[in-house]
Amino acid sequence: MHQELKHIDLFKLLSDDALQAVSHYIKEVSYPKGTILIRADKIEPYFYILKSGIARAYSDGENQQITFWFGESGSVLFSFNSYINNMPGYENIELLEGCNLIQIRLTDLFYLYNANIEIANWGRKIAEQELIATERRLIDRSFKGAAERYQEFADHSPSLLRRVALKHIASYLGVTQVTLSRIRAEK
Amino acid sequence: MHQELKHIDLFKLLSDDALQAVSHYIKEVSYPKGTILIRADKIEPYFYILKSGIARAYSDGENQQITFWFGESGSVLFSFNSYINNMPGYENIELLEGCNLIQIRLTDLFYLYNANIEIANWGRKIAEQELIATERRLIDRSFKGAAERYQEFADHSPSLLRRVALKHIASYLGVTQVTLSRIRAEK
DNA sequence: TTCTTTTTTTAACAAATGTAAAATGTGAGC
DNA sequence: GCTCACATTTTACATTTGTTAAAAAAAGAA
Repeated sequence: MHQELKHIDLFKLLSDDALQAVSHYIKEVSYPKGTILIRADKIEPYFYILKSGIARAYSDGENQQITFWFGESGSVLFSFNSYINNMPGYENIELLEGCNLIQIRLTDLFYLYNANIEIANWGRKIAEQELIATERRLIDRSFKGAAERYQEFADHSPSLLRRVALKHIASYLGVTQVTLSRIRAEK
Repeated sequence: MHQELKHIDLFKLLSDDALQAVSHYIKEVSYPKGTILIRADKIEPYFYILKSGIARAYSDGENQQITFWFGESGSVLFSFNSYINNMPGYENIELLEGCNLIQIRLTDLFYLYNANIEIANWGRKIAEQELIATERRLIDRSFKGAAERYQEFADHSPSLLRRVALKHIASYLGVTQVTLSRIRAEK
């Protein structure tokens, strides 16, 4: 198990010692396409790292569902509010393909954060990378038109474009599916 | 200095010992209204905590400036890309009022992260809180109309509404100043 | 295949927001 | 008070995007 973890980018940031410490607490799991891994109305006890497959996070509104995040191999999956505030969250996470995942219990992760300074800083960096990516997307919503956001998504994530339903990509880009269709038809 | 830090919310998360360790590396500084504290095109060597006054972070586009963040007393100010990737960033931070700030050199902060596990976890929590707030704003852009976003801003941050120019608030909410004027005129 | 369901596209119209320019308001300093 | 610079609002019009409904296309299941 320990050796296998080294193939995952996220774990390459950790030394052998830290990786050894983490490896005692993790478990590998697989779930089929369509599984709702994280539910918005629950305190979710697990943190996951995606080994293979893709997933999306979405929030439910009155008459729509907004996809605001996609995960690919190497991404971390967790309920923000469970993880950060120990409260039910606002996001659901659905597996869009059959996935292999590394699972770790949040209580164990927090134990590791408080026991091993290298792991604490590793957790810090994970949050920081997500933060910078999220802030960039927020800024792009103001600077760039929908057509440009689509083009960049297509250029930057061709694999997601192929594998994910366009309706999910539309809401990820902040437009309706009709608008996305129009954008795609233009070029 | 050590005693005084306890009055800042962020530092209440730290034990006396950790606070003592931090206090060796910090300095208090004041700058007048209009100061550009962080510049997008530079690697900025400092991390700040705002004691009093307000600030905004913005990015420059071809023919517009997007304000994407406001800081009030207790907020942390830093260049994301300097802090996280040691590269020039995309954001400028301007002081909108005269401000008192706690200043810490990034190299010292990183030293503390690697020397004191409590401080490492404190840094982790700072990033996580920013992340959850930023992601919520991104989701709100899809779920809520501009009028509703304005109303919530007004309800949640009446102090900013009073003190910040509306043109900055408009771009923070993701609309033009004309649209914001229309929204304000309606009610 | 054939049938059924879901996804994607297209169309017509409505609503929201953007752009540009002018008018008005506000505050600092003389 | 007056003037200047800047912020905000208003107006008219253009453009984008949303909404609804239906058709076409694609994907799954029997």
